[in-house]
Amino acid sequence: MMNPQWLRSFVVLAERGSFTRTADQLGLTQAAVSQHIHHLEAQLGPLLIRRPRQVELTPAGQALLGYCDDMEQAEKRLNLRLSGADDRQGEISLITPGSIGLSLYPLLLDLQASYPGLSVRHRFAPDQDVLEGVRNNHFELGLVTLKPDDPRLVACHFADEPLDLVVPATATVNSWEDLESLGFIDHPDGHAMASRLLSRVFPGNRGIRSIACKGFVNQVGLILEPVARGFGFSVIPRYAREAYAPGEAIRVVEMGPRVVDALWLIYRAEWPLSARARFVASELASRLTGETLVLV
Amino acid sequence: MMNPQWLRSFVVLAERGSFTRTADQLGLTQAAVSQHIHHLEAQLGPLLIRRPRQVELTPAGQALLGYCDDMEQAEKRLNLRLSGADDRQGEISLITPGSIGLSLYPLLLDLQASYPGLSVRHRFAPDQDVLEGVRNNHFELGLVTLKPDDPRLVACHFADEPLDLVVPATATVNSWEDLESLGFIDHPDGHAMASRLLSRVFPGNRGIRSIACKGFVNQVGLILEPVARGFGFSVIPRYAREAYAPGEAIRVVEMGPRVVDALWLIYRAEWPLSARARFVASELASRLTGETLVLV
DNA sequence: GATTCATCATAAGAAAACCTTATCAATATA
DNA sequence: TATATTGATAAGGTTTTCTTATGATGAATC
Repeated sequence: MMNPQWLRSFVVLAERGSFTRTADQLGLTQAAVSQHIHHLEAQLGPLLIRRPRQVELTPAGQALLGYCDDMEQAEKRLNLRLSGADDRQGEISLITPGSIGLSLYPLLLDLQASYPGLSVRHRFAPDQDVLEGVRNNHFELGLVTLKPDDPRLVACHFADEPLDLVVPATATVNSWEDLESLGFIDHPDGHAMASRLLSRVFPGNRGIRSIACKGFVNQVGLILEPVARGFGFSVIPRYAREAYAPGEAIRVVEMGPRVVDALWLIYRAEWPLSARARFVASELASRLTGETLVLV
Repeated sequence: MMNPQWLRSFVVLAERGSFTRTADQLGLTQAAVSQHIHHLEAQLGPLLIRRPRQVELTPAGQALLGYCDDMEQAEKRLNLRLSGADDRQGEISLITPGSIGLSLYPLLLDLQASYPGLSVRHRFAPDQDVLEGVRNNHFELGLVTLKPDDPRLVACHFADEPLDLVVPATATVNSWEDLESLGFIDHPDGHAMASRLLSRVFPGNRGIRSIACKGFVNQVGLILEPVARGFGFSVIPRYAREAYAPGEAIRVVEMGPRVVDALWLIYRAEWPLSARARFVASELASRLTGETLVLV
């Protein structure tokens, strides 16, 4: 087992050619340097020829010098990885619900165009899978709509996600009965969102389950097409609507109190968030909401 | 400065997931392993999360594991280089006089064809340059015609190089005067070789300098052409002649005592000759002379 | 809920490793 | 020949690493 101090002595000795000068440079005594080389030669055979003017490396000495260089390079790579000094390079792993994920998608593409060293692994999943993915260390960053109470996770307020009731442009909606006549266009988060918004707009209503389901699409970006064609209404996040609105054939119903979903950015609490993840999370928040993200 | 024993404990711990099992495997106590990890974390920050069933690596822990793998690979490369286990791979550096160099050239090409991992750096030079080249560690192997008396060099008898007096096929040579009538075709080692052979065949002759020089070629392989054309005679090593004899237009004069130059293989005495150099030197000797090379 | 077991952290002391000081041998220089 | 320089080596002081013993915590079992 080669002691790092021995190797350091060897490298400086190879460079300066004298035990005495090596000892001076390292702040040790000549005897210590002599012992270091003795230990190395005991393990590896003759490493240098002692000459009156300067030591000369044997081929084995040259091989060891090459090894020391390999070690130095490996250590530099390690330090770079640990320091996160370069926060615009490396992999970003992110897992989000589909609604906000769609809104972030073009922003992530813009970031990648600006910083080619970044590589983004982004997955759409419901809240539960987001929690698991971050907890199991498969993704460094996650977004959820409910703040988790888990000591292993940090949760920072990322953005507010207002919900919109969208109906066909030609529809008139003033009562619960109007919605029943239209019918509901569902999506994976459809029921949850509709329940939250409609219980505020129409208190005491019969529930979203009493409205006929006129369609289901598992991609939030495609849900506005059936609405525009008059097949029914839906409830989706405003960011999703703004990102993919087809144009004039839909309308947003502004009735009753505002309903806003808070979005929480989560990551593992037991170790520091990487510098690149910090950078990207901040950029996304500020490009989405214009506000500054406050990380723990 | 990271102690190699700390890193070893870390690698085994990452693999087995438990301090106690790691200690068992390494033949240490659990307390020692705990201290090793403590030292590493003091320098690098949290490397693992202690769980009741198994430790979990942080990203920093994973980075360190990558570094340990780099170290292991570097060490393997070093050991391979030091052991010379693979003696059919790597560079062969050889410096020889032109005459024997030409004989060896096709043999070296054959070896390279058989062992593509070998790379041959071969230079032709007079004896004095051969000695310098080996002594200065620019070439690992050298061939000389005079055994050196230098404690830094090992000299092994490599081969005997008989000298041939070659004349045009139509020439009649029985006396010194016949040689004077022909004239001498010279080459870089021409005078030395001619002196040695002719002082034996014609004792008391007037010396090679009394014979008109009819030509000079600094490549031994080309010297037989002017001889074949009848321009003069020359003295060259038999191996060179055999390697490049053009055919019927020259003749070897067999007169008087045999003159044989001994060839010495030299290399540096202060460290072991590399395994590949041993292998190649043995192959060359046996392919050239049919005899087994005896290395010190 | 109480008890037992397994596991890791930590304190203290023993053992090992590393360093310094002092001396000697070899070589080069004046 | 005398002196200076340099590296090796012995002996002892200092630091690091290891072991032994103990305590804290969490999980499993009764």
